[in-house]
Amino acid sequence: MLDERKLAVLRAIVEDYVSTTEPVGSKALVDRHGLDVSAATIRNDMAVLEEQGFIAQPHTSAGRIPTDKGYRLFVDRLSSIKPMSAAERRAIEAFLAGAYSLDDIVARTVRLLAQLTRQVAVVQYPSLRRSAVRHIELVSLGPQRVLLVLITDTGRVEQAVVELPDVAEPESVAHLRTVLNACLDGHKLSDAAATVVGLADRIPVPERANAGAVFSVLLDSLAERNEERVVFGGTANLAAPDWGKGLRDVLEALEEQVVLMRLLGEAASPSALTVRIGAETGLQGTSVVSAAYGARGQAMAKLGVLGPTRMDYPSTMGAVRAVARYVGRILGES
Amino acid sequence: MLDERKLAVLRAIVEDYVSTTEPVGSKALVDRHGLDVSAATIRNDMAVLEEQGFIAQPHTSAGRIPTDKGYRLFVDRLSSIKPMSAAERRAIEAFLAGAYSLDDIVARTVRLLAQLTRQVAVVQYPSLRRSAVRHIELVSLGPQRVLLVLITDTGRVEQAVVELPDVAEPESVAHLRTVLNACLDGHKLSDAAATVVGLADRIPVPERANAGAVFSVLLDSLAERNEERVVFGGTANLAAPDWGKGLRDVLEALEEQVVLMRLLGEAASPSALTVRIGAETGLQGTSVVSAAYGARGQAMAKLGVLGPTRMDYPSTMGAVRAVARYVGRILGES
DNA sequence: ATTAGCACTCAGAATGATAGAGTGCCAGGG
DNA sequence: CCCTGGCACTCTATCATTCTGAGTGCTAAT
Repeated sequence: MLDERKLAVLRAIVEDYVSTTEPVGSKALVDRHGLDVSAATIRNDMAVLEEQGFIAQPHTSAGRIPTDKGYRLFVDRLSSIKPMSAAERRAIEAFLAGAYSLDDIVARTVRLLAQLTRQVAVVQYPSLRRSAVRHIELVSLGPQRVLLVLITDTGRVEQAVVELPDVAEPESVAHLRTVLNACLDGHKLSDAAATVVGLADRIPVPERANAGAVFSVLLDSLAERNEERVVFGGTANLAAPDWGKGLRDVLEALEEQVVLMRLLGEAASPSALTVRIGAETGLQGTSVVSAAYGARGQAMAKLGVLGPTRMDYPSTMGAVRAVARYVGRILGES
Repeated sequence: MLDERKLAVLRAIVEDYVSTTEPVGSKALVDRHGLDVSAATIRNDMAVLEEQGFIAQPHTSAGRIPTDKGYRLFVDRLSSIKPMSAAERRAIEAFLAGAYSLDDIVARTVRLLAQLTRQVAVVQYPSLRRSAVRHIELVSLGPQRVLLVLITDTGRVEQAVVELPDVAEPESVAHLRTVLNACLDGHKLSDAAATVVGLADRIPVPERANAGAVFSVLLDSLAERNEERVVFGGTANLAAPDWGKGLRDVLEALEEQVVLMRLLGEAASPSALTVRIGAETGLQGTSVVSAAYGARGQAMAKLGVLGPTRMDYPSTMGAVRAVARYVGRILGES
């Protein structure tokens, strides 16, 4: 159906179109690429490719541009990820190594990705569920209010105010803290639910209601919240006059955590790249290249970039993969 | 020089131009506003206003549009801040009241401001210097590493990893924590510097180096960092086809903390509005309306919105003032 | 299967004519 | 002295028209 040359033609069309932003015609193709056939032959091939839906013509007398389906084929079978140069790798490493907190790591990652790809970068915070509790702190804020602070082994600090059902004496708060730390220290939050069940017995009855409130915040609120935290940057790269009309949609999507999460896609194994093209993202003319990242081979969250459908996929994929790896490594160290 | 009517003409021009985005001519003016004079008279007035630099003509046969100087005069003398309606005030209050942490308050404030004004909202985190220490926590992360957690009376939790010069035993860390809490609890960070000086005496000599490291991070790093934290949102409102070319500049400015800080301007007394117009902001075609906010009459940080020079100043100023007040109030309660 | 040649299509630039919005200025009237 | 009606003038925006060139699809020949 699609012989070797037709694939080469498609590849050439994608590459040319990506670099020039202009529909590419048969003549230009034979000139710029080493195809040893005439323009007419290419035209026949292009007619076939168009019939199959890989390329399209904006209007009758124009060259061809790839369709979403064309990009799909290009990404899946016609291109290979472009590895980062040694210099780039060093730069990535140096840039991330300077981070002093999880917030900082995430912030730097966003900047890095945006700079490297010249596109919008999106980074999800590492999940708390998979990380272990290092310390839990309770601080009285008032008679029926405590501040719950959770410190994990990835260096993350999470906080939440808990409204207590009953008045709590300072001693009972202190006691609760001791119990919590004794039981949860070193455990993963994902296992904590099981641990906590047996915990209630150890709390004196009058304090159980309060303890329950703290537990539920700890498990639901804190752990959940983080999974939904997504940060983005590099929006200045949207100003390139692409998109045009869709720009508003993109900006709106970026501000909706939920949409952003969906864009990053389902979890996958670390460093495995996901590429969603055009309509697949729900945003017209937009593609998303994403990867899972995490320490020690465990996927903890996702990160990626969002750009116009006509982006340089090999380079972008190379950058995303490299950054995902280095972030995972940094996270593993801290 | 500028009689009553000329000022009215300027006001009318600003209002019309803001609502239509189109140069306004003498005819349209007399029609839409209750000016009891003829178009010719208005033309004469406009000629004067133009000569003085308050309005300008895009081209010969077009109407007039306000210049930066014109907007300035309008804001300073020709308009009054439009108060929020009761319904809007209730909405603001309800929206902010649901917040459960400082992060959340700030995030909600940004969304609120962006929605109310349909522009880009910018909010600076409340300064730590002015808030009092409620609790300090030190957690060992390794032999020469501790995690410093600072909890303030505004409910903010700040964290930083401190690299210690010497190896620290768990007991010495615990001791340091006790001393820190005893001395700083209830004190403001801005006074902490003085307090800390006398503190060194109470620390055994072998631990002094470590204590010093913790102090300096506490004072410099934590307190400073926060003052530079600025959050923005509502960028989707940039997609309105204004700006055109300057859009990239605006987006870039938004991603640069430093620039953003400068845009918010110098500190002022709470609820006092600052309006910077056009060139005054350093961003062509862009204006910034900002206000200081803080609990109990103390200015703690600034917030504002950024929009096209031709924005609805009275409404925007009303929204910014209202939000600044309510945020201050919420902050005062927690 | 490939190629050269040719007629055909169509977007975009260039041109020119037109309409209309808005101005500036002047002379007359309160 | 200020206001007003009238009028000539100046542009821009718009539309229709033309022209050009890039690019195609088809066909007949290799």
